[in-house]
Amino acid sequence: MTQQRKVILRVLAGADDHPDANELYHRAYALDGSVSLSTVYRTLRLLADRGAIQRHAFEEGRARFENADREHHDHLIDIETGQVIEFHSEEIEELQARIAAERGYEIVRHKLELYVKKRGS
Amino acid sequence: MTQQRKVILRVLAGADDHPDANELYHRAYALDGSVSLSTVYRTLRLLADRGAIQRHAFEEGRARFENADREHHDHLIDIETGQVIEFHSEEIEELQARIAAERGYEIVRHKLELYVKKRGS
DNA sequence: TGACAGTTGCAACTCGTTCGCATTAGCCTT
DNA sequence: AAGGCTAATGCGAACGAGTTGCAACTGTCA
Ligand SMILES: [Mn+2]
Ligand SMILES: [Mn+2]
Ligand SMILES: [Zn+2]
Ligand SMILES: [Zn+2]
Repeated sequence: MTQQRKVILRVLAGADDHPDANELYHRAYALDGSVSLSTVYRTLRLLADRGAIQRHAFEEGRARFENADREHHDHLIDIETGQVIEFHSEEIEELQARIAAERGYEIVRHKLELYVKKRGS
Repeated sequence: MTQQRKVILRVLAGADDHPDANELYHRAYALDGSVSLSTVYRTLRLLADRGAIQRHAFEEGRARFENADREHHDHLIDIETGQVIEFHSEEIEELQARIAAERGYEIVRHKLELYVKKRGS
């Protein structure tokens, strides 16, 4: 457990949004100037592989991350402001499972993203 | 309407899978050696902007494309074989719309991908 | 037939992410 | 406390999908 890793973990634990690697780098660097972007990427990959954090794609180039210690939820993305809103629908989750089961499959993971705009804008 | 564009359009029209840009380039090049990868990318962007084709992300690096003249559907991706299966659930579509509406939004587009494996494998 | 806008191929570029490598830090064992 | 071994680091170079600048070319329409 190196100094850099500790700082990155602290930043991740304290994040309640969906920051990308560069944003996390800047937050970590502000706490400890010995953190490099490479190490941020390496740590993110490590944690994602272990399932400790989640990586999202959100149709822009970069990946965004969030802590995985929370309950499952999906995302609604305002395409005008970029704001990310979380939601959960047990009904949708069940329908998804049924659709997969009807075809002889089981769901390993899924991605549900609603790209939205304010009503009447 | 140049020769290259015609060939790329023909290839797209004849594709019943979800090919990426490189695959489309190879299919087009086989029909007409004067097609370049740049032009494939340019044509894909043009068509996607016009809504004539759809671009999917499917968590691997490259984008995959499909003709947009068909009805809306979502995808189930076998993570063991890579096979892409299409499905449509009006119930899920309605639940999505309701979730957005409850929060004051309307859906512009959405992404629903089920990453699955054969039951008991 | 000529002219001009739009399109092309190519190579060079971008941008997020990964990698190679020499150096350093963490941590065991004496 | 000192040494030693491994794993982790920073840096810069490399990666891969996609884009772009530019000079040459094509399609179209007068
Ligand atoms: Mn979230
Ligand atoms: Mn499809
Ligand atoms: Zn879900
Ligand atoms: Zn759908």
